[in-house]
Amino acid sequence: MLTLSTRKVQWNLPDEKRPEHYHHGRLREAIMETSLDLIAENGVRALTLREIGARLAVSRTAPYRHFADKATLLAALAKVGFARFGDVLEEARNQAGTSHLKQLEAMGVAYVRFAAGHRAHFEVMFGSGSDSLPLDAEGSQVADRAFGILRETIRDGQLAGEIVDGDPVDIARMVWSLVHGISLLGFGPGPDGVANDGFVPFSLALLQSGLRKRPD
Amino acid sequence: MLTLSTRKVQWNLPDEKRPEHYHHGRLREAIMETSLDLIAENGVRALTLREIGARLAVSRTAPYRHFADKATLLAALAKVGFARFGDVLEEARNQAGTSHLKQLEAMGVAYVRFAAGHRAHFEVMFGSGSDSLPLDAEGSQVADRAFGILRETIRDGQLAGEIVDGDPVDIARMVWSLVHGISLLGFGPGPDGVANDGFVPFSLALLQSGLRKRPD
DNA sequence: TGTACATCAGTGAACGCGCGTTCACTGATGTAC
DNA sequence: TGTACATCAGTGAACGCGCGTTCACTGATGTAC
Repeated sequence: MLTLSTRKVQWNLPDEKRPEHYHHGRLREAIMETSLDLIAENGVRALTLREIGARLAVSRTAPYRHFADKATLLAALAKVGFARFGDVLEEARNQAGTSHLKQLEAMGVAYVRFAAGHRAHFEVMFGSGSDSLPLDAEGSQVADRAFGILRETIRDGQLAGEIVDGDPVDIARMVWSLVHGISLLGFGPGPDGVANDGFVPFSLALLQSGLRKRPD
Repeated sequence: MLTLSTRKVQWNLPDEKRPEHYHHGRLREAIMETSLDLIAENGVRALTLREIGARLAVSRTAPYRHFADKATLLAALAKVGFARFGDVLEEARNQAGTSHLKQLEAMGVAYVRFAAGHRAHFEVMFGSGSDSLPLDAEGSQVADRAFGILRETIRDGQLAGEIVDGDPVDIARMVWSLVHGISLLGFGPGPDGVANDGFVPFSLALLQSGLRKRPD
């Protein structure tokens, strides 16, 4: 037996085999997925509990079984977003080899890709400007992780003599600002990850070598 | 006589001397000012025609004498914002001397200062993320002007041998992204223009010299 | 294994709220004579 | 200069709408014995 419980549960069945009964079985997850779809389509402000219910063919008030209110749902979405975001940045760095500048570049590309490929998460995480919800303590801790990865990479690069001196926090903020701006202004790759995919590497290469022309 | 018209008009009196009559006299301007106040306080989404009327001690529907609807009001605000924004960037460049890199730096500082000091305009212009209204033809023309100033400065800097080679549009997009990101993430100066005022110059100096450490 | 009961996920009607917008109106101002 | 009229800025009651949320409920599932 694979099940540890003696209950006649159904939710260890694969998703597609779960009967569509009165009890949905994974409504919480379905609500979060549908929320992301709706946000990606029309922005956070267009997210309504009613539409979620309609898409899931479930009553409008069903979400209240799983989330205290709409703000709680949004906070849950942001939390998942930051966790994935941190994973993506970390993985990009880990796969970029030993050069810290290359690691920085890989993280920058990953940042913009994440923004393009997970628009909904990105919007909930960073708000649309001043719409951003104040993160709760747990949420901002996850956000700090992502920033910390960047800062550590810069500090390591300085110790290795690859990156210029200066407060790693300030440098991290600057790099963060650059990729954040690219993401929001839409200069990076589209959602498909194809169009304009070269702009981010171009920008980061330029950032490494500097704008000032040197005699060569 | 100073007046060119024979009408017994009142609106060539200074603002503070205009009687508060049934006819407001400058309601259109007052609506725009109050709108900016409200947006600065609580964001674009919190702007309501009702609150505008309340603040101006005027009926809720009075704005309809001056703007077809709420979207028209927002478009008017964005247009004024872009015009001022262009002025600010242009003036910053003109006062920065002959070095194109210095001009770039001055424009970057002006950009972030504008974002901090005219939060409401900035929010209406660039939207809060995906909230941004699609600019009408006239509006995007004004927006292009601001970007054009930046692009021209870069091209001139390249011709003068001060700035590295590369497509001026791409370089302009990169610089724009950086200052835009700083503005949105709030790393720049506060509304008072004091706190953290050094971060933008730091970032732009770093951008000029590059992240890569060179043997000196 | 069967049955009574407890638990809890999902229902659907209804609520109050704030919003943008409409419409017929009123009152102030400008104009024709 | 005075008077009748036209214009138009501002009024306020009312509309319809979509929203988040409540509440008493019903039906499916799990558990105790």
